[in-house]
Amino acid sequence: MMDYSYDDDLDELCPVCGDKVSGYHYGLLTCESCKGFFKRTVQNSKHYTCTENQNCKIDKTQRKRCPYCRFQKCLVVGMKLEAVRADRMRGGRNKFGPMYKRDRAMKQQKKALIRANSFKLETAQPPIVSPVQAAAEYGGLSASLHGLSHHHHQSGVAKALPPPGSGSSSSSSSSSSSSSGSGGGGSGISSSTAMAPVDYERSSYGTPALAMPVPSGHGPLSGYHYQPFANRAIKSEFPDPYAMHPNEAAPPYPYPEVYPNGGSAATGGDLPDVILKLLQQEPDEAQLKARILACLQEEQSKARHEKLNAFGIMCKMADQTLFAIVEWARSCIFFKELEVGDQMKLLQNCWSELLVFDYIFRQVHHGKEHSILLVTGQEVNMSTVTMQAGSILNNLMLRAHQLVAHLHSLQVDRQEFVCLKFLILFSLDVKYLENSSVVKEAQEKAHAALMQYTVCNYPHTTDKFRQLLMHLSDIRSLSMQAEEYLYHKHLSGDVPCNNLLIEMLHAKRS
DNA sequence: GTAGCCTTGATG
DNA sequence: CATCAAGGCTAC
Repeated sequence: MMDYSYDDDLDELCPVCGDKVSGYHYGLLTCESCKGFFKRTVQNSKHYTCTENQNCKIDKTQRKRCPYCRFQKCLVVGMKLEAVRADRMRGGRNKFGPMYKRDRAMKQQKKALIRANSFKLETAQPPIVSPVQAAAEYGGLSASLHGLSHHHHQSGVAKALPPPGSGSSSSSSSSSSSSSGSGGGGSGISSSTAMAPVDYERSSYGTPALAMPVPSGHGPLSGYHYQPFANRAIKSEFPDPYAMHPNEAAPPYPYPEVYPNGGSAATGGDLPDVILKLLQQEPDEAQLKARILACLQEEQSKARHEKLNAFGIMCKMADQTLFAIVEWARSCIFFKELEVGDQMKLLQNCWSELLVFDYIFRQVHHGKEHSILLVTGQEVNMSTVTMQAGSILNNLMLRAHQLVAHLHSLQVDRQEFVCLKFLILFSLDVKYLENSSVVKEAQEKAHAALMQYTVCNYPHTTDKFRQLLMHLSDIRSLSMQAEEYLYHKHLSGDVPCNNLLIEMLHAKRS
């Protein structure tokens, strides 16, 4: 992943297509062809469409294949629309000049550091962050799975304990972040995060959401402030939506033989065993809400990164949600039978899907088209998001909300939700598991349970089962795109460092 | 439409 | 005057 090779600057690769870099163009180092492509696209306000799933791989040999995805990628990696001149004036300099200079300086510094300090970069970037304390708090996936580190605060013991070496082989190089003992939480990651320049300007219409201004009482982020963490959270946006019961006049189950202990009718709620167990294991929403709020507030009061913008807060929120997801998985039937190594592989495979799914389901229950509901219980206006987000993120949000709409009209209930979540966790895509039979069994059980449940409780929604499963692939594709986005945001230094989010992001790429 | 090479012109 | 990122040109 991170290869900082020899020579000065000439070894850089174009972040869009991997071709040789020819200099700074529209905000960053790119190759000549992507420079030209970006220019043509913006100057002539071209609009492309993707014939696939809007996630085409862009490399030197295939970059011509899908201009839609190529341009998308240009934006994601941070090429600046506003660096294309409206007046077509030639020559001279623009406002990005100083930025290029700083970037060059930082790249030099980074190389020097790496040469001097081959592997130990973690404490090497004092100017912006103090990674020492940050690293001390972050246990990593392995530690979480061992039950060592919980959430950032509490658990003084956990911090001190290096995660046992187990399972680390799965994440190979990336696990440098999870396995470095006392001091090294984020290692290379934190350094790269700390270095990136952040003060780009926003363009007239949607750059990637680089510069979300700090929400501070006034300013454009109306309806989304710091203080409301305290107030708004209390307001229950979740009027116990889960209390509802499935249709009572359910016909007999068509697949009773799936359930060993006396058939499903035996269990009072008419629910398949698996679903019942999953429901019982669902985390307490209110507790979770409170915990994440507390965590974010603590983050604020520490004022460690004075400049945590809205996007940064969202990252922290997602990070904490991820911790909760890991915790949920740990207590999950079948999952707890697995070795930690396998557990890590499963989670590394599906973490983003679970996050996306968590978000989506929350919106389905929220049920308001013009606002979104955060884990913390805050409600954010859609228009606020749209204004702040920039084109890529907006595109993601749009896709997400189409999915929300579908699921809403499908009337997905909590029973189905937990089942789908479980199915995401036990994806059969994961290779090289020690104990793949457990995974297979879990998958089959959940499939059967879900089918049984939908057929029995929604006999009039023909094919609900199949439709639900189909939406899982939407979630997959959405989460892939989101990962891609997040990764590039990470590379440009916009994601707060030292978190589980970043560890996961790296795990799959090694 | 693509991409390599060319020209331009503010900046230091 | 050198630099170098912007736009322009043109063979493919």
